[in-house]
Amino acid sequence: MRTIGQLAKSGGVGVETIRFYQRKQLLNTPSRAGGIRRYGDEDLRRLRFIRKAQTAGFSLEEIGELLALDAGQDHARARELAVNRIARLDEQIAEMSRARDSLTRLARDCAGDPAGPCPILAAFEV
Amino acid sequence: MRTIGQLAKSGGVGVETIRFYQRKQLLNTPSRAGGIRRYGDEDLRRLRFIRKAQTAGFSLEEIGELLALDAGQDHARARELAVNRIARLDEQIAEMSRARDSLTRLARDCAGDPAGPCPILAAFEV
DNA sequence: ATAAGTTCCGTACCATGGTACGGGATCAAG
DNA sequence: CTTGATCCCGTACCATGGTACGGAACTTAT
Repeated sequence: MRTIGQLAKSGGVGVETIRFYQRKQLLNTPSRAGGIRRYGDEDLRRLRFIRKAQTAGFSLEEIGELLALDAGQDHARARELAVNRIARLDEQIAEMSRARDSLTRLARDCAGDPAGPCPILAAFEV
Repeated sequence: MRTIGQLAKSGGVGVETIRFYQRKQLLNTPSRAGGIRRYGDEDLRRLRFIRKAQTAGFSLEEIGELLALDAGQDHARARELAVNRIARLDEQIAEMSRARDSLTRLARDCAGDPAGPCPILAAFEV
């Protein structure tokens, strides 16, 4: 059983972030036994899930829905969220790859003649 | 020569966004000849650049620097910004690809037995 | 020349995802 | 049994990237 500080540390976030997630209903707020709330493994699992889901691009609101689904059994809805996010991820990955190419072009062109033009705007031209 | 409304439309943004970029010094604010400001091709180029650079993950502040560099000739700095961003893009792309895999797992597992467990949290487990 | 549609400008407001503050309670060590 | 570290809780504040509002000036079409 952990205190909020230990939970935060294990999850790689600050204490205030935990409280923030509690306010957003993403983490539950255990009852204070005596005076200080204690957190278990499940809380840590949820916290880690939140962080990973964020890197997958889910908003906190969507994460809230995923967590709710995890408790229930609406497979269809869970699949839907996952599939939608995969599609958006694919788009984003493609977009970022294109951006990467433009930037590579920019870096290459700017590496040449140090006195010549370095058309930054042109790097993102159609 | 365009009005702000036409510029906004050509750039695929709202009028208020143009004004916002002007406040942020990303777009210049031409003088009002008579009463209404007119925008030229260069303004449109800059606007489009801003939008593309955003998809490359640059913040508006970084974009401001890029635009300033475009006018000057500090190739080294421009290269540096580009190279840094490429590195961050590569990280982000890798991260999103990993997230994609987790989600694919989630979607697959949830597609099976509609009565069985659908461990959403587990999809992002280490 | 009048009405409708834009523009101008300052200012206020919004969502997202946190971060900080301050005063009191509680806990752990010495 | 005091001292220092945490915890609790409400509330305020922050950055980012916009979006909205409202009244006055200007433009355009009829």
